[in-house]
Amino acid sequence: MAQNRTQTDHEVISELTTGRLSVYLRCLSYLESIHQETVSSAELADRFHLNSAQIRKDLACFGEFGTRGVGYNVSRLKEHLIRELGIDRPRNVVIAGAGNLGMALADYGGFNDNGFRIVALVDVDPAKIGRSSRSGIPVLAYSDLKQIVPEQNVEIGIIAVTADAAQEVYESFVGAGLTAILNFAPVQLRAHGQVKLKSVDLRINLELLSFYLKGIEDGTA
Amino acid sequence: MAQNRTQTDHEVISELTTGRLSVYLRCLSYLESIHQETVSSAELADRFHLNSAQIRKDLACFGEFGTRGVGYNVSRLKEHLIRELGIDRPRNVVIAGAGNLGMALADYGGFNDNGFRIVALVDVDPAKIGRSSRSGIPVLAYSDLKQIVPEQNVEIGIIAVTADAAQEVYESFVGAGLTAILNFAPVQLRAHGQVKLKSVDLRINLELLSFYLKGIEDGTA
DNA sequence: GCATGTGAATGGATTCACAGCT
DNA sequence: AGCTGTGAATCCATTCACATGC
Repeated sequence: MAQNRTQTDHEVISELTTGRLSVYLRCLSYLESIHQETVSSAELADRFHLNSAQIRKDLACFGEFGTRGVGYNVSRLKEHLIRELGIDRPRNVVIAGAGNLGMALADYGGFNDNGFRIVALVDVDPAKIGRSSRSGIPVLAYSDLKQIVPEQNVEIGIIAVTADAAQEVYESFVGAGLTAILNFAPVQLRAHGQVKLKSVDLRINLELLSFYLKGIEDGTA
Repeated sequence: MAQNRTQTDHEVISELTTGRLSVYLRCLSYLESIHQETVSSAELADRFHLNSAQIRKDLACFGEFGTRGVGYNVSRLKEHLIRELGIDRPRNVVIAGAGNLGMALADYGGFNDNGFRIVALVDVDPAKIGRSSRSGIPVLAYSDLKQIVPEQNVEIGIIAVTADAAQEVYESFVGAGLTAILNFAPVQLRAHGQVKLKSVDLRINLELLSFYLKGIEDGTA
């Protein structure tokens, strides 16, 4: 079948792997700040309760980066992951919905440094337009999305509106040319094939915990 | 090996399955509001781009609930899932951190109806203590956690503080008797075995999108 | 000696395909 | 006929175990 390879000449990298790379990256930044020069897969493994072979496999996805008998060079590996994840140049982001959640995301530490730049929030509420978030990100008119995206070179859209408005925002994002969207509204969006959509569902996470609690209560204590 | 069964007499239900049950539940609530009486696995399947066999397997985890040739009774299945997920009685929740994110979560639509009740936010900042969220959830002193949890019968804790304070909050939560914790801080927490911990990492999700964008740029267009 | 990189083995989750009920 | 429930088959992810190189 030979299928369509998503990566050029390397393996197809799964989303699970990518998520872990992201986690490793954070750890490497920390190790670098501690001036640790090298790190072994075993050391990373017990930091994250993972298997060291998995880490080696993850890191070996794109070429050989460690040295046998020694481990991985922290700075070099970090730089490499940054490039591999595509955040070696800043990605511009717009957030739809300047309510509590949108504001929280706009000011969320760790977004605006290192790879992502939130250029604006957009909202339909005239009372909010023209103001800005605590950290100074402006709230613009939702209707201006089509101008903002190309002008500011925005690539990623975040949906932080209520469930009933989410689909419409999704359509506007797609219409404005965004191809990567992160959704926080608790709905199943009808998605376009060419657009990457990730959803973060707060409610599902709470229900997972509830399920766990229930398990304690009535099953295995 | 026979292992430790998490469920009493049924199968062990994985987290992936539980997450989907959660999604089905939301859909069933919608269908009920539309007065649709029955639903087939095929209908649910294309709503979520899933395989119908998977849905049947998921739903068959706990006894037979459909009728062959017909499908599933919407209301009955919904009630069943609610019981199965353990939200047939309200679960009380406390949020640590009354910043943007904590406030956003406190007022997040869909938490406070149906199964979850956020009883309070806690914070160390004296300027915030005594106030309350837009929807009226009070901000109490972080130091009172040990009283609040038993008094209000809190079961779930949400960490909505900065990365550097997260581990300490985690310890306080565990110390106060919580056994299910949802973490929004971008750190790998050192976890206690007996406590269920779920982490939602905003940054990882953005990096996933960035990786996708990068793939378009330089690999397969 | 020590830690990587990787085929082979295992373990889960998803999908297929069909028997069985209504 | 239609749709569920489920063993069997398939696919994907993780782990093992070891050859390879520093």
